[in-house]
Amino acid sequence: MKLRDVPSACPRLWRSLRVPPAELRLDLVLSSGQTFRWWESSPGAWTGVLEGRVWTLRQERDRLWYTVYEEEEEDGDACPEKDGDGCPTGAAEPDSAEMERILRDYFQLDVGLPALYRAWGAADPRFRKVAKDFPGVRVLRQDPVECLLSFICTSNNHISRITAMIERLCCAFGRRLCHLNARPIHAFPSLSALTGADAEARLRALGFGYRAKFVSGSARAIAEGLGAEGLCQLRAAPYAEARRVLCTLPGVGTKVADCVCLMALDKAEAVPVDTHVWRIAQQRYGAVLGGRSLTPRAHQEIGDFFRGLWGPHAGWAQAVLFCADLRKGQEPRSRGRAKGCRGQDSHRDGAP
DNA sequence: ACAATACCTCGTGT
DNA sequence: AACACGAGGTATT
Repeated sequence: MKLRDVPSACPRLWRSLRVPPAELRLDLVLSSGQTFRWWESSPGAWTGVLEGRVWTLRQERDRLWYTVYEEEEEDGDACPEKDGDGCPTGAAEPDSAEMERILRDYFQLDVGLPALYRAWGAADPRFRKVAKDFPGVRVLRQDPVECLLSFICTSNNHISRITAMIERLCCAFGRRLCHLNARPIHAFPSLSALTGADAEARLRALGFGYRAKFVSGSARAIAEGLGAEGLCQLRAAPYAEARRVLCTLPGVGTKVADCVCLMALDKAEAVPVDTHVWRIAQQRYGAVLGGRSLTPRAHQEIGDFFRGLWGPHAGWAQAVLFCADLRKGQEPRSRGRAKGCRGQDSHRDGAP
């Protein structure tokens, strides 16, 4: 199948919904390390997998455009009829009401961002200053299993490598959904795909290092315990309870648990504290918290500090600052965060 | 409770 | 060219 870049080429295959820019900045949200499965397939177009389907998204002024690719047959080289414009026909067009529901849920569009920005800015001048250049940064509502297993991979790691690892994970263990410009696109693996006896060894072969045991171990623990549904039901549990349960899983500590709570389990108050946030808390906010290292107590105190500052959506506010910091570190070539911080400049184009 | 260390790999930087 | 360093942490002393 061919990648779709712009609605004008095949208007019939695209739909849109009204989303003001202040509510969403697609590029910032999809490239800021919340999720590792979207790539900029061509300038302004973002392609990825959501709810078992392959999508391309594009934002233009007040509209979010989307198109969903049809699933391919197993072996047939999927060559549907073409109409006069060379656009595929025949394939059932996706139910746009359902597609729109999925997008609204994923981007949590019912949460009004401008009002939150105003409140955070009123409480925190530093936020106001930084956020001015980064509107539209929101927290995604991700699949809990994908979010959990993905963030287990983030420990002692950097984004470019995490992205590559997740890609290999999906390629090796995930169901193939279709080809886009000859490139196979895979779903995120199901729990059961990762519970085989050889899963750990295979993950190691894929370069997961010591995380191989954590990923396979947590997949197994969930499969044999809560189940994917049980994990999802933690959305209805209190933050502390969800966090406690997550921390029992191998490879899941306070940081990863908070990431999952925030990005998959509806805990808007969860503030994932990493070395990065810790540094910001100390330098920028002059907070005197914890000791000289990131102990569990320090995690708690720093989280409480930001919750006290920003309120019940503290995790969302932190996502804005994190995103801003990530971008700031990329633009000036001169100094600052010089290391491997070019983050997700994964220019994975369509065809080789 | 806190501090120190090992843990896999793979970019970078000397 | 070989080698050290450390990166969105976690588990174990």
